[in-house]
Amino acid sequence: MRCIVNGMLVWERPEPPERPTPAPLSRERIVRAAIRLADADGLDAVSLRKVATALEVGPMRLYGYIDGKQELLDLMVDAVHAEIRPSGDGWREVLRSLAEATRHAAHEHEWLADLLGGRPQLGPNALAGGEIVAAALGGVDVDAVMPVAGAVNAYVIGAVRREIAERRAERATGLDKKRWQALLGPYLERAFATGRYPALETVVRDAAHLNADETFRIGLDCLLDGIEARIAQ
Amino acid sequence: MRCIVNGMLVWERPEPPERPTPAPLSRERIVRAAIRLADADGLDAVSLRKVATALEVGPMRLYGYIDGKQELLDLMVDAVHAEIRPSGDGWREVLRSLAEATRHAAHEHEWLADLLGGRPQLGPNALAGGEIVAAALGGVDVDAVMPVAGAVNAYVIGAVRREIAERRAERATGLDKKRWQALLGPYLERAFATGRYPALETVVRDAAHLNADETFRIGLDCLLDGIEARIAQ
DNA sequence: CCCTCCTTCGATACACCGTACTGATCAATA
DNA sequence: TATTGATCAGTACGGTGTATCGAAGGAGGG
Repeated sequence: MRCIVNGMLVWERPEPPERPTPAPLSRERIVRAAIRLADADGLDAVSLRKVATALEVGPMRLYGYIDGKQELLDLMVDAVHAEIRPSGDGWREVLRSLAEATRHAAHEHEWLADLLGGRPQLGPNALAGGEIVAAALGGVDVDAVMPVAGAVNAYVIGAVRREIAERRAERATGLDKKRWQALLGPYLERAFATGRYPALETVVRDAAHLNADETFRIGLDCLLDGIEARIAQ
Repeated sequence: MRCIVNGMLVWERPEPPERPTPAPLSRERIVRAAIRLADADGLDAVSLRKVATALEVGPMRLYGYIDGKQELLDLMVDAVHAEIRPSGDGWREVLRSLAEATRHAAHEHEWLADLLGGRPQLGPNALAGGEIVAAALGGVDVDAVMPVAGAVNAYVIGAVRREIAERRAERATGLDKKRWQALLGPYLERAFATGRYPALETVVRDAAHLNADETFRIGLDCLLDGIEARIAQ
């Protein structure tokens, strides 16, 4: 029974089925693979199966490290939070830096826009960012810190989502900006032709079209101005 | 060939398969059914199949009215926009009303938070809302209208998403607020115990916990204050 | 030292999704 | 009336997240 199995000596007995060297796995490797997929082909391209395949592993292996797809998405977001390190002197600069850094991260990882604000951010990297902000706001009334930081965060979430949504819509039309305007233009033209949106029409026609950077900064400045006025009192 | 098919006289030939009275369909009926599903069980419960089943119709019937699931979602959002009619005297009141109405709509249709800001809103109801805002901002510099309205919109999107996300997280824990704090509390406790978030810790510990209404209003007021200052100049 | 039990793990399988395809049906035309 | 063309909707495909369960490996007792 030790040297003979099924009546075959070792020599004729086939080797065990060549266990394919269980690929070493870790939460970090999984998240990195998922982010790579999302960066390349968008969030829809992130499926547990594709991630597992990229790591040369069966789908269910992942469940040893994460408890479902949602947790993977949470980990992805927190991983990006590691790249968002607000800095600067004084609360205003720190908040502005937080906003710009978040926007920058979303430019590099467009899928972030789909996830921003979708769940409470409690990962270590998000908390670390919160710590920096809280420290920078140390000088102001303790009761004002949360609502103020929350307001900036809210603005950033919405502004980034809008911006990315618009960028994607442009890209979906044709690949250049000309096509987009060539398609949206006529649509709005027809909408305006109904005469139901006169004020909107004059705004769209007569207003200078600001680029995304300026638009983002103007809104942010307004918010920070308002916060400053409130905090100063 | 007229009265005899397959060698069977009418008398023995079965009736045609009792076409189940093709249910009358319309984009509106489809959207209403989808919204009903989403209100009841969240956005994940909205599938073309479930919508079709609710309307007693095959899944592919829907494709005569919409071009895919994304268009259905767009229609759902625009349908809710019909309930968001900003009103009031002066641009500030109109913008505040827009914000509150959007938030209110998201309270009644939580799934709206998942969609807000996800795509450009170009439906007739969204445009109608834009028209009201544009008209209310008629007095101010034309170049300022878009960035200002956009900033408020961005804030609302982010604030609403955050609020709904938090509400859902609470609900997911146990069904009451006690459970949520009982679970989040210890988690933050342990996080704080690492000593890596001292400033955050004092804020969370010492600050008064504002309710969602107040938090939303404070951020909105800050933003509107900042806008007012910028417009006045 | 061998056998058994228990735990751990991951492949299989399920229920469901969005929608491409295609066969059938109906209206209009020759 | 016969034929053609367009229109419609059911079937089926390729994919998803994950529950389930059988097999493999380690630990403990005889």
